[in-house]
Parts: sequence; C-alpha cells; structure tokens
Amino acid sequence: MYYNRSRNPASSTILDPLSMNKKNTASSEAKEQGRLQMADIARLAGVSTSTVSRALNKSPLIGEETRSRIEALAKSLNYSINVGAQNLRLKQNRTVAVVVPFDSSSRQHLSDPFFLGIIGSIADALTDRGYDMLLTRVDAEELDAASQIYDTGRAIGVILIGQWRHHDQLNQMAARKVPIVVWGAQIPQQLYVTVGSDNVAGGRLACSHLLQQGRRRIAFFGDVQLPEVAHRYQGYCQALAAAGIALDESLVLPAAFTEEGARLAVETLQSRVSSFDAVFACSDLLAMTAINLFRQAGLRVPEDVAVVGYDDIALARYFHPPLSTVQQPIAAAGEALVKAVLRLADYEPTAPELLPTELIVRQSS
Amino acid sequence: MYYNRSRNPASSTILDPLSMNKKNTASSEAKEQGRLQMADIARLAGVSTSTVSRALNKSPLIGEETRSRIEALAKSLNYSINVGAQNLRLKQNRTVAVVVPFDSSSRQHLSDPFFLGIIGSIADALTDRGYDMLLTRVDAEELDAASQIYDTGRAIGVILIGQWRHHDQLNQMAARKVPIVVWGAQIPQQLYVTVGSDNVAGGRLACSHLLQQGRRRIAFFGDVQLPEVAHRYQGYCQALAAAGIALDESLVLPAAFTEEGARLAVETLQSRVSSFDAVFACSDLLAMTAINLFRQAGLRVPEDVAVVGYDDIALARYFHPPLSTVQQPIAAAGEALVKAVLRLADYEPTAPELLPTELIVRQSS
DNA sequence: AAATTTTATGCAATCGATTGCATTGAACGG
DNA sequence: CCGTTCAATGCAATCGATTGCATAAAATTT
Repeated sequence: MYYNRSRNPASSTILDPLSMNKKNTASSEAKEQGRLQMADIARLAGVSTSTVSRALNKSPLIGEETRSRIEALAKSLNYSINVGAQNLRLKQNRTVAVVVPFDSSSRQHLSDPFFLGIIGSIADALTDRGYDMLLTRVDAEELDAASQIYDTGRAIGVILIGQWRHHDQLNQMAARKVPIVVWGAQIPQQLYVTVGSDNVAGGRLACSHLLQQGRRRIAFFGDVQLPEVAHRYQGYCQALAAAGIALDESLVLPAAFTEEGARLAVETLQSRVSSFDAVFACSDLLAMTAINLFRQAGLRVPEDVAVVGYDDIALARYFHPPLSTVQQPIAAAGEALVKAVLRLADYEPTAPELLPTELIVRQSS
Repeated sequence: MYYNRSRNPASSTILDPLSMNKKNTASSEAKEQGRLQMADIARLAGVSTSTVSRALNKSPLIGEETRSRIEALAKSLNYSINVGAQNLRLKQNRTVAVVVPFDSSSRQHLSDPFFLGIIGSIADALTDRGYDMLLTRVDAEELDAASQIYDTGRAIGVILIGQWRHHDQLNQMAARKVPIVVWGAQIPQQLYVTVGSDNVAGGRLACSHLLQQGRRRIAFFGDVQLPEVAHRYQGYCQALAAAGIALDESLVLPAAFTEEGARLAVETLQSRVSSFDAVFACSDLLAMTAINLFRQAGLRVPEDVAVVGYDDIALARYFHPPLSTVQQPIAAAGEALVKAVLRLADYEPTAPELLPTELIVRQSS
C-alpha cells in the first residue's frame, strides 16, 4: 500500500474537474492528470477565468457572493494559482538564488558548519520576506553559471557564499549588472557588493587576546590567498606590531579549510618551528582538528598551546576544552545579504557592508 | 565605485538592444532595462523569433550559417532563454523543493549539522541530474504550505526533512497525490513514501556494543514521540532483551534535540537514577553536550560513563574523546531521496527505502 | 418610462517562449 | 523553361495567468 499517485485514483471528490478536461484524452490519462488550472475552476463555477482571477485576488469588482463561492470551490479542490504563469504575466519573481561554489577537483561536500549556518540564516531572512530560495552548487571554475540563474530569470538576484579566488569573475558579473552579493571581504577595485564580517578586527582581537595571555610565539593557520583570511592575517600582524613583536614568517602556515590542511599545518609547525605557545586558526574546524592533533602529540591545551578559532560554530562551546573563537554574526549576515540583494534587484545603489565581530573567550586560551 | 546597476550604464557594447526596445520609455528607464528576450535577438539578427528559438535549440531546420550567427549574437549579449516562459510553454519544470519544518514556538534555527549535511547531499544529487533545488522553511504546524509549493507549480515534487509528529498531515498530502518523500521512519499505515536509515538496527547496534563493553545500566536519551527515535528505542530494547537484561524505565529520558534537552536529561539522570554506566544518545549533538556536562560533574568518559551518539556528523571524530556513534549514510540519503521524488513526479509507484546504518566505534565507549 | 449611473462580468491582448503548418526561394529534372 | 522537391524561414496559436475596455443587468435619477 505504499504506492503514491497510482494510475487509478479512487474518485474521492464529487466534483471531478479533471474528467471534464477536454485535453484529457484516454491515451494520455496518466500524464494528463496535470494540475488543476483556473479555467477548470471557472467552468465549475460557471464564470469566466477573469472572474476567478479577480475573485482570488480579492478585487473589489467581484461581488461578495461570487467571491466566496469561488474561494470555497478553489479551496475544496486544493487549487492554487500557477506561480510560473503568474510571474510571466506580471513580470515579477520572488526567488533569490544562493550559490555555493564547490571545488571541482575535490568535489568537496558542503561540510563546514559555518557555511551551512549562513545558508540557514539566509533561508530565514528570505522566508520572512516571502521570498523563495534557490540553492545551487556550482563548479568554482565556472562561476558564471551563477549569473545564468539570473539571466534565465529563475531568480532576481544571487547571493554567493564565499568569494574564494574569483575576484575577476565576480567583477565581470557585476559589470554586467547582475544583482549579486558576495559573502566575503572588501578588496580594492571590487565592482560587486560584499557583505562580510570585519576580518581585520577579528584577527586583531584574536591575536591581542593571545598576547594578553602572555603568549609570544603565536602561529597563524590559514590560506592567505583567500581575501577573508588575508584580512585576518593583517589583523594578526597589526596586533603583533602593536605589541612590538617581530613577525616570524615560519609561524605562518597556509592551512586549507580541511582536515588535511590542519594536519599538515600542525606537522609542519612541530617539525619546523623551534617553539610556539599559541595558534590562531582561521576556522573553528581547523582549530578543533588542530587541538586534537596537539593532544595526540602530548601537548596540553591551553597549558602548552593556547588556541583561538574563528566562526563560533554551535559546537565550539561544547568542545573540549570549550573553544575560544571570534564570533561571526550569522543571523545578521543572512539579514544583511538578503537586504543587499533585494536592493540591487530593485536597481538601488548598494554599498558593501562590514559586520562587527566579537571575541568569545572560553577555555582553550 | 561600489554601485551596481547604476542608472546610466556606460554603453559598453556596440549593439545595444535595450535602447531599441519599444517599451523602453524615458519615464520607466530604470525599471525597464529588463532582461533581454528572444525578440531582441531576433530583431538584431534580422530573423523571426521562431528562427532564434530553433537555432538555440539546435533544430536541424536551421542552416548552419544562420545558427552560428545567432548563437554568437546570443552569447555576446549574454542572452539566456527565460526558463519561466519556457517551462510554461513546455509544461515542464526541473525544480524540486526541499522543505525543512521549523518549530513555530522556538523558531529554532536550522542548526543540527546532520540535517544540514543531508541538505548538502540532496543538493549534490539534484545538481548531478540537472535539477534546481528550492529550499523552504515552513512552520511545522502548517505543513500543507509544503504541498502548496507543488500546487503552485513551483516544484514538481517535495522532499521533507524529518517527519516529526506530522504523520496525519503527511498522509493527507500523499492521498492528494502530492509527490512527496519524507526523510524518516516507516510507520504502519503510512501512505507517503519515506526514505530513512534503519533506526531499529542502529539502536540495537549501539546498545549491544555498550553491553559488550560490559555496561549494564544504559540510559537512553531521546524523544520517543518521534518515529525515528521510537525505532532506535525499539532497537535498544531488543538488545537489552537479547542480553537478558530487564528494561529500567527510569533510564529512558525524553530529551529534545537541543542543548536544553541534553541538560535536562543529564540532570534528571544524576538526580533520579541511582546508578548508570552508559548513555545512548539519539544524536551526536545530544551526546556531545551530555559528555561535556558529565565532565563538568566530574565524571570521566568513557571510564565512568560510556557514550554512543547517533548520526556521525563530521565533528564526531574530532571531539574529545572521539565519539562512538551510529553512522547515517548521508550521501546515500540524498541520492535515495532524490531518486524517489523524481519517480513519484513521474507517476511511478515508489516504495519506501531503508538505508543501512553502521556503528563507528571511537573512544567514547 | 426613459435616461443615467452603478455593479458585475466577459472578451481579448499580453507576458516570453515553442512548434505545426504555410510559404518562399533555390536547386533539380525533364 | 517550367513543374517538382527540398531546405529555410515566418505566421500564428499555445502554455496559464492578468487586466483594460466593452457590455449587460440592476439600481437610481429624472
């Protein structure tokens, strides 16, 4: 009894508009039990489609009695207006695309909780405003697949999660007036709109906190080629400079946002560097993996190595030890991204936005 | 220079079809720089829209020379077919909705990494097949908002993440022939199609593993009102029975999938129950939170309390101690859900599917 | 009772694509 | 040189809704 949509549905309703559908030939029976449309309601109500349309849109032109009769009929048949046709006629669209680039080589699954959190918060912000969200993964090497979503009219705008290394492609899209908002860092000569957290401040906060704890040999884990990480690195350098400590390049390790990246960084750190007493990792995932590797190597956190992460994902506070980290404002991020993309879609000039970050001190530092 | 879509775009192209658009009145200039359409391409190429349509669809009716000329023109102007209009005309649609119910009271954000992981895997499976994914959050109390997405033609089918307590509403939707697939447990008299992991086996695996470790007082954390949890509980009971151990109801604690739920369960356990030496928690998040609370209370894991979680989220292996858990096959889940919903959308009878689970033993047990 | 206004409804064009059928011009055969 | 065939292309209807304008019926005024 698990079949759904069987070919011979029991006739459960007295009114069966589909059997009256002129296009419903015997041969195409299975396929033709297509969705109900306005013309069906009109026929059953004995009025024209104009009247049905007006009634369902609560136009004052329609009499009270007629309106309620049509509404009742539509509800009883579970009829809903075909949004595609409506959009076409009204030249409107309430869909925003959210694009998550993936690395074609690793075909890496969307796994960082932080990005997933942002997606959730965008979904909330869109739902609140009555917009639909189209979620797409595109090959990072063919980013203009993202603008296609706009060009084909499937969405009125695009939110891109992470700018990675694709500054130029993004600029091209913006130059073409594609309404696109990117979660990431502001960089010189960008034509596109970004929303992001204050990565420089975040990096500075993390590093000066570690300095305050008396740490002097602070390693940096992160791929500086990524604009956001580069900013965090800037903050890290600023904090060191403010404390009058010279930068030791051998403490800067280009860890990718993966387990492998963390492993490599930790190994390099232990083999190559004479001494270190703290790590600032550019994501919580990186930080957590590193802590585990340190523990395996017999180092205690925070006694031997203090660690500060970045993102403040939900699990950070449940980690052992609870992770000190720079919090990114996830809920605000969704709101800001959505507001920006809707402005752009409305042809309104829109400035990039920098959201505040906050240091959350727990017990790993 | 951060403005996007300014009102006076520099004319970058020699061919400027928009300025030739008859509807482009001065007053509506800003709004009317609407997307390019087939008629524009046709006019610029000096052919009819029929020809453009055929050329872009690679119809053999169009000569080689004409086709390539039109293709080049379309590409140079970044023209793409309007998918909405095309769908309407062709009565087709390549969009599947993924619905995530949320609790209206708590307005709880989508936060469990497991659900986020499933969403990612569905996105992958859909992308592979050339389908778009519409992600929606709906109030769990008004689930038929989910079927609306189908009724309005925005999607050809719906994947619902989590059946929760809404068995009846789901049955009603299935009875109405809405192509809907639910991630969850199979329960008697269900009319809708489910895809889920083998929760009974999962519960049994976890519990008998703890028994094998010599544990005898095994607590169960989970809200048995949820069908999936109920199955895990069944497995737990089966394992106890097989070992000839009587069920102690006071060890069964109705923890919700939240931090608060874990806290309550742990407190109740410590205050009410004389002794316990293990916990089987129905999600990794629950397990991790519980472990932290145990640690705060001075209990060692696994020495004093062995803990097994459920889901095997990415962080489980990086936790301290690395978490033993029942793995849910996330990638397979996305594939199975997508396959099922596409079958339903094609009017093909479709059976529920049970995916295998596997116990991953790490160091928390 | 006729004229006018008001109220409710229908007709037909429209949104941006697709496609069956008609039409055009060139190529070909006799 | 003319009829036939074939390759290209255009015309117009169509998908499922919306809406300006015309119209019919009812209500109101004169």
